[in-house]
Amino acid sequence: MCGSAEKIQDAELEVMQVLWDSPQPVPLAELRRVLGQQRGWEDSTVKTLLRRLCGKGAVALERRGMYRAVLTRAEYSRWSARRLVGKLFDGSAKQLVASLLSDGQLSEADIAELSALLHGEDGK
Amino acid sequence: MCGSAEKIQDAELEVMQVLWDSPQPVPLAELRRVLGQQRGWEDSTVKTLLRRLCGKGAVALERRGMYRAVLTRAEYSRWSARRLVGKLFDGSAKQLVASLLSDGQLSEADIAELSALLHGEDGK
DNA sequence: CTTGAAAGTTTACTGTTGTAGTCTAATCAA
DNA sequence: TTGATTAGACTACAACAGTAAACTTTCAAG
Repeated sequence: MCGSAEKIQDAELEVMQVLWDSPQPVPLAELRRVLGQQRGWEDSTVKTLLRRLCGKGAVALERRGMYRAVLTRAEYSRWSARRLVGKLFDGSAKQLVASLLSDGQLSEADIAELSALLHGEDGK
Repeated sequence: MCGSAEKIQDAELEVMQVLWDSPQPVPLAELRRVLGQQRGWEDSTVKTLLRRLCGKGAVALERRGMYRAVLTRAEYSRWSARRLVGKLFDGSAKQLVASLLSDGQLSEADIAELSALLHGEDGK
């Protein structure tokens, strides 16, 4: 069903990040506190974003005042990576990796670890 | 100066793709033809998008009726990859690659080629 | 020159996103 | 039971994005 994965907007993503940073459902008060501090958002802004995210099925109201991420960071990240590859790397993830590499985004240590992953060590 | 890289919207990106697909400046008539066919856009839509892209400095009017991409696909792709990494992979390109891998986005052949790249063969 | 087509410019309209006020319903303490 | 606090729902509004019509300028052909 998640095929329809509605796009998460920038502001909404900020809310998801907070939810993702906690293994437990997060109380509204906490969201308000963190986002108010980090982004200077008013109470109603946070509530509006939560409402929109619930509408998109990315967040669920666990119980009164407790919100939980339905869409996981891993899912969304994977989906975003695929979309980027499709849009800008001609559908080739390899090209994306090559770009990261030539852009100096991978340190020597990263390369070493990735080499291991690419070979034996099952990446999952 | 391109530091201010204004964000390219989805519709605008379609236009860029056509420009990127040609090494030469592209005549408006051609853009209209391709985008009219691919997206069903009216003449004025294409013109509006071109104007907005010119405003963002991503496209230039080479001469009457001839448009040229100023922002290159490589530049924009690189920038987008960095942004994705920053937003969803904790700033670690390595994590993005690991995600692609565990998501099965890299074929055996891709992995072989990347291994070569990661080692000796300069990725540029 | 005049005119007509193509290019360029202005204006427009709807839906979405960022941000937030307000009103109502639920809850908790006294 | 009532009053205060908090959560949820509804409304708002400007900026931007997607889409396009209408108007104006330019240029080449006749």
